[in-house]
Amino acid sequence: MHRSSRQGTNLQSVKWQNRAAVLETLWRFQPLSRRDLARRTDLTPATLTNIVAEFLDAGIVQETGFGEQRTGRRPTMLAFVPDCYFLLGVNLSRTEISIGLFDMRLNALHVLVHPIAVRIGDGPVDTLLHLIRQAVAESGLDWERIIAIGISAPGPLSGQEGMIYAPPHFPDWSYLPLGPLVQQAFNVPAWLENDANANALAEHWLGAGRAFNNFVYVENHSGLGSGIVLNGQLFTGSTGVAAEVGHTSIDHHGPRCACGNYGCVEMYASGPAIVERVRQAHAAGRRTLLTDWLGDALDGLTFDHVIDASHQDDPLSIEVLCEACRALGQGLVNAINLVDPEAIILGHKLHRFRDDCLESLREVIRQRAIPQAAARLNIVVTQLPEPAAATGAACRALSGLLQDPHLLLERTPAVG
Amino acid sequence: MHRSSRQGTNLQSVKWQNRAAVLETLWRFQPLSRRDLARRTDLTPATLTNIVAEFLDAGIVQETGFGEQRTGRRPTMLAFVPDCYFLLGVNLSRTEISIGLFDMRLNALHVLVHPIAVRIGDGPVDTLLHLIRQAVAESGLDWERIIAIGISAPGPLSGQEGMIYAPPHFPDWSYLPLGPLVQQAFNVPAWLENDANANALAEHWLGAGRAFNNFVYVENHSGLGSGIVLNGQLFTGSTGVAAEVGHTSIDHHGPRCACGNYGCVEMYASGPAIVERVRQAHAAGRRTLLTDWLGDALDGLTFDHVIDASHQDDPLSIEVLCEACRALGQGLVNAINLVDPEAIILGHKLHRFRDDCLESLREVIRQRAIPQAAARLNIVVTQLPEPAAATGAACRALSGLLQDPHLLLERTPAVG
DNA sequence: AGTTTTATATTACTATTTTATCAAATTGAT
DNA sequence: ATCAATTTGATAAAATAGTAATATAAAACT
Repeated sequence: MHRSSRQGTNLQSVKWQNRAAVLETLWRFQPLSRRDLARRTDLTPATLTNIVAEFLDAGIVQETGFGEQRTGRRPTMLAFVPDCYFLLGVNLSRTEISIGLFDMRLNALHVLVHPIAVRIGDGPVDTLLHLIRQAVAESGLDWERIIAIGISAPGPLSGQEGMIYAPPHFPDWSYLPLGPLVQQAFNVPAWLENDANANALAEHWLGAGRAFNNFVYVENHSGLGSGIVLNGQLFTGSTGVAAEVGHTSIDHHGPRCACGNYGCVEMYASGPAIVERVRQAHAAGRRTLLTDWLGDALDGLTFDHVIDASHQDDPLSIEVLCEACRALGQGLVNAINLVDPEAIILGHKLHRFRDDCLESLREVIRQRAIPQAAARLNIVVTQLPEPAAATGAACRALSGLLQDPHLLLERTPAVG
Repeated sequence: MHRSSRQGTNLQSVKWQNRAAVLETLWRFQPLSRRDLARRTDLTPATLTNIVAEFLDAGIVQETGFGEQRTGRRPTMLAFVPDCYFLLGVNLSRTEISIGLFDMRLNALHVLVHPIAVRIGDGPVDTLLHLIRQAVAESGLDWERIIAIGISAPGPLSGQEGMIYAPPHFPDWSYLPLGPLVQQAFNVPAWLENDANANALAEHWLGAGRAFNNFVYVENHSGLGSGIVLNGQLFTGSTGVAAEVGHTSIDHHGPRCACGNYGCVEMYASGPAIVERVRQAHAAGRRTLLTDWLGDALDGLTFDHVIDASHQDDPLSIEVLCEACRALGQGLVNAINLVDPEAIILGHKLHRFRDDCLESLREVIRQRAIPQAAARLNIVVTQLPEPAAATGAACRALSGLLQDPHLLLERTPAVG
């Protein structure tokens, strides 16, 4: 009601906050003993005996044996029961729909990939629901055991409303309340999230961000996406569009971007921008290995070709990618000076860049970011397992679950 | 110990969190009834009866009469006892030390201003302690009733350690643990904060930010300072230097800034930058009203002169200030696309800008920020009462107090 | 075998919020 | 005037969740 006032804490919220804290800690650092959990959450051992007993009763946590101990009684280690429930991760990309079934540890059990252009049934939602049903059927899992669904898609969208707004090039996905639609269709809680945000979250849970609670994630996949994690939580801003590093400007007199801004990082560092730079240089007479592969017209040149060529020591490709990295680095410098994160995580496709290209990104940050912020900054590369996109989506579902542990503990059977 | 793990909530923290929430809510929205407070904090009326009784007992809150009510029993309104305790706000600027004594509603009772260059005693700390003592003596207040001290200073500094690092041009203030020194000297809790951050907080408590929990504050006073408030809290980042809008770049090929970055907003929009632009234009033959005031050499031209001239419709001054506003606007666009705030608050000296200059800032934001973020964005001007700088510092002290209410409720008498 | 150390379980307890109920105060209709 | 309705605020018993103290278990070391 009064959003601007500060909320108090009642006993119920204490209970659920503590269960959420314990679950999250266990997930991220398992196996842990009760004692470990008590230390990490700042709760007492007695409280942890109680809370853990609830989790054991609910069958979501198990004792996995004994830990090492220099002296004294050996701790009983605890871990999630990986297959107590299963998570569905759905990623909508510009080219395909990927659906993954995951256990509670985010291990992929089954993956289904379908071209986004190929429709099944009446509309995009029908297609999606059909594919989800198909994926679950193929996996052989009982719907009863699927506890949450995460959906990631390129923006713009509203995670809170679960609504896709107006994705470029996909008019029939416009203004669809995808979250509620999926949730109602399967009677399973569902969350919709920006794809880069979902991946940022995945880095936090099981990738390069495990050690950090405050970081900026960027990926250069289809467009330049990014996400910010603050205090271990996705930071989405007041209207849900925060963290658009790709649409910060590094040159206010630069070319106009589709977003309305001028000189966006995306204009210099995204895949299409990189391809365009190579084409321009080639048209201006620069020689490149890429002509050996694609002919003199560079037919069908892609971002991947440029990355591949750079690994074959093609000077033009290396030069263009380094320049893109410097542009991205400059965008990150601005983000660092505003957000002062513990780490920068470089996501998909950046992980395939040559080291010397990434080094020029690091160099820009070292030289240009505020020294106090740059000094302790970690710049690391993604460590997400495949299928990365669906994992990110499933991770959003996991995050939703662990933040609302009654979804796990006080579960009423679902209806497929 | 394990900073990366999520903290649990114990019952003690519930108690103090709730008291903090109630105090903060009451401070910001007083007068409120117990019922109002219950609604706003999401606690039960019974709990509020109890908590308010504690505050009444401690003498920090009082009943101020009855509120209006359509029907039913009239609510008893509650408010802070303004003079139950007093706060000290100390601002160190590049030119002077201002010390203000404030009541709990941040009304200024007494203000003392002293040139920073004039020393009293051995060193800068001696001078400061002497001036604080003097200010309190002049105010006639008993040291016993001074409950907290806030100190604001230009960065770089560490609020957590209460340490000033290396302020440009003030070598003898370097690496002074000013917070602890002042706290020990007077046995009163003291907090050190970046001046722009303190002012951002003040806007949140009693200025243009009262209605917002997420905003970016910028001021163009001595340098281009800024602060970010997220979820009603000052956001300081992982090393404490977050929110440096002035040191984000709008042109990666721009001139080098002292901070190491290139093309910082500060290089285009700060007072010195504006003065320099006017000088350059004048040297290039542009006519300006300023020569009427300062002679043809523009001796002693200041930022204030330029602002004054703009109000006298001097075309050059207007042009330069508008250009500065566009540069600042571009920096804010980047901040908006990263942070997605509810509001931008324009602080000191910007409040003296001509409307058409600020309008060009607004225009840049409207045209360039991500539409979804820009649509609901409020761009407002500071509403801090004078003495603004000392008020900001006092506000930091107030914020520290209300976040740790046992400083108010379980107070042991101080020793001057 | 006995001591020390560490982990976990148990029990009784404490602090705080909460539920339920009641009293007080006001409006307005009858 | 009286009564019903409405809202605020007070009170006391109840519920809840975490906690301190203590006991027990299990291992290492001497």
